[in-house]
Parts: sequence; C-alpha cells; structure tokens
Amino acid sequence: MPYPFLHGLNPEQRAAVTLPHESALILAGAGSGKTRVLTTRIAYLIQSGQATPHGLLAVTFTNKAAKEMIARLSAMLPINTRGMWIGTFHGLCNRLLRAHHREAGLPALFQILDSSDQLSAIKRLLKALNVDEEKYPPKQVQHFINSSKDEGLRAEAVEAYDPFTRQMQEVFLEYDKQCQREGVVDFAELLLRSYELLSRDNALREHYQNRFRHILVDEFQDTNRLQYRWLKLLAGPGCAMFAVGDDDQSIYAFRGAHVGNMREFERDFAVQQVIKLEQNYRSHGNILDAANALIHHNNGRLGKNLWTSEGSGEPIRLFEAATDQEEAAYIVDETKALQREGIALTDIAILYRSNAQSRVLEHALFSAGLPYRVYGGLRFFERQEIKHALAYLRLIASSEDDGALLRVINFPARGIGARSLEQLQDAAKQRGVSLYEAACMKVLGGKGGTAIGNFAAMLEALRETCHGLPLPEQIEHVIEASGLAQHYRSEKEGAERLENLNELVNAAAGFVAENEAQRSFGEDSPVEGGLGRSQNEEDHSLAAFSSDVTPSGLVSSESLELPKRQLQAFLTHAALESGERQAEAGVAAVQLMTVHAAKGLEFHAVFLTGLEEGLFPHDNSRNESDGLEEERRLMYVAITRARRRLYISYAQSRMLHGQFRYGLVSRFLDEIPAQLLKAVNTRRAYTETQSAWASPSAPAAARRSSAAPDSPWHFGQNVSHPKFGAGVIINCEGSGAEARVEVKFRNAGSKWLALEYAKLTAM
DNA sequence: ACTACGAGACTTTTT
DNA sequence: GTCTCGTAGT
Repeated sequence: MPYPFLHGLNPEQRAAVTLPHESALILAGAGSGKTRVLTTRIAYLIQSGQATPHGLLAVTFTNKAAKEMIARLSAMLPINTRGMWIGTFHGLCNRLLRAHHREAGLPALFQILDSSDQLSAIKRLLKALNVDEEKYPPKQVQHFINSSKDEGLRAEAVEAYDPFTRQMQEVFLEYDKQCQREGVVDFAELLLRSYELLSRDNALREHYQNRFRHILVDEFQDTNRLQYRWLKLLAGPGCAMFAVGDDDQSIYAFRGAHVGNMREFERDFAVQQVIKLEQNYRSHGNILDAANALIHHNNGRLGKNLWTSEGSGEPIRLFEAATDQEEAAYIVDETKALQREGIALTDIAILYRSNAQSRVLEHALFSAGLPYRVYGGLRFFERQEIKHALAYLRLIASSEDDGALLRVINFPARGIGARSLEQLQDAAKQRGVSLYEAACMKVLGGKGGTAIGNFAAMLEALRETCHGLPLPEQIEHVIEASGLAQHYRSEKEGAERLENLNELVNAAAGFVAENEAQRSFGEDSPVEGGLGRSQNEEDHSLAAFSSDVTPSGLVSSESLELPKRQLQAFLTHAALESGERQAEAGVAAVQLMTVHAAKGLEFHAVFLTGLEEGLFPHDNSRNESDGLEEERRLMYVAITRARRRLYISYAQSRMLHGQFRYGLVSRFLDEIPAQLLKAVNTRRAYTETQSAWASPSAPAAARRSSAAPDSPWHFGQNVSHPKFGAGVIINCEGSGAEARVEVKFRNAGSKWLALEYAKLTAM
C-alpha cells in the first residue's frame, strides 16, 4: 500500500482524506479524529503528488493547533514543514503583510498591539479627543472597532444614524489614524489589512491564488465573516478548499464567529461532498447518548449523531448539593476515590461555566491537599514586567511607537509626572513628530525637561549598545540599563518578576536558536515568511514575483541586519503568541478550567459543575439571539470531554457576587434522558454523613473537619511563624511547590507566605 | 509621586 | 465577595 498513513482510518475518514480535487466540507463530531483527518489529508496530497508543500495553505485558530498539525505532519512525511504556510489566521496575515508591507501601506517594522495594548491606545485617544469615557467606555469602543473590522468594515463604511454611533465612528476613524501614525496594527487590523491588500492588488492576489491550490481550514465553525471573505479571496478558480468543522461545537459567536459560514461555504464553493465523521473514539455510549439527546434540542443543525463501538459504560453521575461548598466537598471526595482507583490526577477535570466558580473549588482542593492547576490566568507575555521590557524593546525597534513610550517613560519612576508628560505630548503634536522624537529634542534643547531629556538619552544609549548585539544580550542589557531589574530587586514582591524577566531572556535565546536551525536548513525566515528564497521548483516564479512586481517588502526586510530582524521577529512572536497558559505542565494535578477552555481536550473523568439556571445556561445569554442555543452547544462540548466517567452537579444555593443565589436546576438536565443519569446522592443523604458541611453555624469547624489528614494546612488552621508569631490561615493559592497561604497574624497583619519556604508550624 | 479609599463591575476568549 | 480602576489626599 503506497499510503501507510491511511491505515486504521474508518471509511468516512478515508473518504475525506482521499477526496479528489474539489471543495469539501467535513462535519467532524467531537472525538471523531478531526485533526488526524486534516493532517493525513495534507500528507496524502503531498505524497500523491497532487500538491507540493509549497502549494498549500492550512489555517487554524490557535498556535497550539498549528504546532500540533506541523508536528504530526513531520512525523508522517520526511518533509520540511517549517517553510509551509501552516498557521493561524493572524500569523499568516502577519506573514503576508511583512512581505508586502509597502503595498499594504505599513512600515517594515510595524508592531502588533494585543488587546490590552489596544485598550490603552483607545484610552489615550479618548483623552486626546476629549471624549467622555463615562459615555463612551473604552471597552465598548474597543468592541465597536473590533467587531466592525471583523465584519470587514472601515470607519467610513459604518452605518451611523444616531449621534452616539457617529461619535463611535469618529473615534474609530481617529484610532486608525493614530495606529497608522505610530506604526502599529491590532489583531483585527492584521486580517482586514491583508484582506484589503489582496482585493486591491490584482497581481498579488492572482499570484497567491495560483500558488495555493489547496486551502485547508480547521475549526471552520469558528471563522468570522472577514476570515471567510479572506479565504474566499485566496481561493482562486483552481483551488480546492477543505473545511473541517462542527456546527455543534460553535461556542464563539460572542466574539464574532459565524456558523452560517458553513452553509455559505457549501453554496459558494458548490460543495458536492459533505462528509460526516460521526464515529467517536473518545467516550462511552452513555456519555454520547446524553450529548446527542441534548444537542437535538437545537434548531437548524447540519445534523450529526455520534456513536461508538464501545459499550454504554457507566451512567452519568448526578449530584445535588445544598451549597457550592458542598458541591466542592463532594468533588474532592470523588477525586480522592478516583485517585485510589489509579486514575491520574491530570486525567481528571473540573469544568465550570464562569471563572468566578473556581474559587470555592480551589479552596476545597487546597484544604484536602489535592494538587490542582487552574487554566486561564495571566499568560507569560501578558505579565506587566514582561510588557514593560517589551515596550523598551519596541522603542528600540520603532521610535514611532508612542504607546510603548508612554508605558515606560515613568517606569521605573524617574520623576516624569503628568504635567511634564502633557508638555511633551503638546510639543510632539505641534511639531507633528512622535513622542520619542519630541523627547530627543529636549536633550538637544538643553534645559527644560531634564528628566525627559535623561530618559531620551537613556533610550539613545540603549539603542546604541544594543546595536549589533545578539537578541538575548540585547534584552539582558535593556532589563539592566532601563532600571527594571533594579526596581524589582528593591521591591519586596519583585523576586518572581525578576525571575520572569530572566525567563524572557531564555525565551529569546530559545527563539533565536530555533530560527537559526531553520535558517541553516536554507529556509525562509519567519519574518519574510516564505517569500524571496528559492527552495523548490515552484519558488522561482515566486522569487521573480517578489523582485519584479513587489520587491519592496522583501528587499527592505532583507536589508536589515540579523539582530534587528531577530528583535522584530521576537516582538511579533510575543504579540501573536501570548505564551503557554500552563505554569507547571506535567505536574500531577487536577485540571480546573472553564468549559470554553476545555474545548479540544479530553479526560478520563470530568466534573461538570454549576448546572443551574442563570449560571449554565448563563443569564446573560438570554438577551442574545441564539444565546440559549450557544449555551447548549457549550454544554454539548462539556459533556463530550469525558472519556469514561462524567459527573454533573448543581447547588441549591451558591455565593455569587457577594450574596447567596438560589438557582433552579438547569433545563439542560431535563434534556438528558433520565435513564442515562444516576443520582449518586441526594443533598440530604450527603449532608447526613458529612453533617459538618451543612452546618452554617460553625463554618470554621466544618472546614476543619474537611481537611484531609495528608495536608497540615487548611482554612482556619492556627499557625505560628518564627518572626510574625501566631496567626490563622485565611486564604490560599496554588498547589505543590508553589502553594501560598495568606495568614492573618495576631500582631503583624496579614501576609502571603510560600509554604515551601515559610517556617510555619501548625498549632 | 505615592497611598488610600470608594465606586463599579462581574460570562465565555484567541489572536 | 473581591478585584480593578480612578481620583483625591498627603
């Protein structure tokens, strides 16, 4: 058999993989081997000579998915995947815009704003325009701008019939002007810019259309309108689009995803083949039956029913708790039982609809001494110390970047207050120059703003020293010379931040090493991303194209010396890939996350919590059209995460926003056939055996009784510290080596202490 | 320039 | 309940 990787595929999967050259829609249910089909399809196309690695484009939503695809592909085929156009929408657009920045009207070193950068840019703009932030909240402005762009609309194209919208439109317009001035691009702009570039520039578009004869899209149900239009533009007459998705797992409508794209795709591309992958390799029958029955309540589905060749398995366990605390206590007990059965903690997940629910669960797990990991906190490149360091680096790369300058002009504090800043901004505006340039004039001008002059001089020195240095050394130098290191050294909570800054240097070293490895393969650098260098037989047309028709993009970035290119590439990397969510991967710990975050993952056992009206489905979903259906799809996603065992629980009352809320049982539970559910414990039965939990009169005693013997620390525990004396544990955070507790001391106030280091003794 | 206090939010989130 | 943000006060 010529295609060994086709082995082990079921008939539908195989049909999808070996489809002829035509556009197709693959409806891939949860756990049906979607990623496998997608990657095997690519391997098949290449192996059978229907496509070259160069001639296909594969799009995903997350960097993780793109990496996964690349990893699997290189395991299947001995090809160099690094130069291939496999990536996220944003990553690929970035690549396009870097290569053709001049045609796109962007500077070679344009910087990318993440959402928090964008928000501060908007706040700054609102102040400059004297727009009332009460009436036009920055967040709302941000949403207005982004959702307009996601629909493919520029400010001029927005329909504004009322004064409010007209003002929004005005801000939108000014915002884009500001970005252009400062040489920065937000996420939505990456897409819109490259869309506009491709639709305006016929030669360029035709070039890419001729190149990409196959376009493969993952998670197609999550595409927004602009992304779909972008794909349509890139798909020329001879292009086959292979779209994989699951309308039942569309849970991102709230951020612009348009499931309707699936039907439109069928129509627009005259799709002959809709292949359904319905065989599920993940879950036992009862779990799938529950998911199928639930999702059946949605209207307008493309239609799909999951099945498995495995048995029905265990029933779904349903637990009714009196309170959220009791719910948590039950989960702790069951987790311990699972652990005793030999289930790895990493294979157990606790899911919730909203982040606010995690607290109670964390407390219970902590008290029980069960290690846990919460997904969804700050990520590496979002940390303030990292953003500060990156802002200095951005200023080295591009002097126009006012946002970066404002971030660090007085951090660490160097005596530049609001007044001198205002003067600087006025001066810059008057002369029509960037803040950086205005600051430099203060150096030349001599007296006046000496603090600002010193700052500008420091930046100049920074640039000077970094010039020609390898990237990691540049960063090291910036961290020291900017005073960031000193600042965090003198701050009492600064140790961790220093460590992160150190980690930034390591990350840069790793990044450079990886890129050098690519380069030595004779590949495209990530910056130009695939243009300019002849690699395989198709490339000479491309090289000719780049130098004859659109030489500028390439030539100018190639003319940059290596360290500068490295810096730019690293800044892009930092913006586009905010870093791993997991702090301590590989550590045996129960996984806590929202249902959204669980999409794409699977676990042996899943606890699905908070099945109460108002929480799940969430109250706020009621206003939105299709809101309830999206909540139901969310529930569907949650159920299908479980391989073997699924627990569903709800609480009769729970603490929410500082007060008790009494929720009815979620309607979703009525939509699951009763015979699939087994009530494991009524509230009364459970509270009788664990009566301490239900006793509201003695919460401290209740908590104490819950503490596992294997953990000496829990809430209400009286402790003693050699320096601070006697106190009581009032809060906790983290687990394992990173566990910290907050102790309220009798005479020394409250302190956060790392359990690993603090010499605490139980009393 | 830094701290302190009060007001208001608060569903989900990748890039 | 708890966190963030912005302003007012020292």
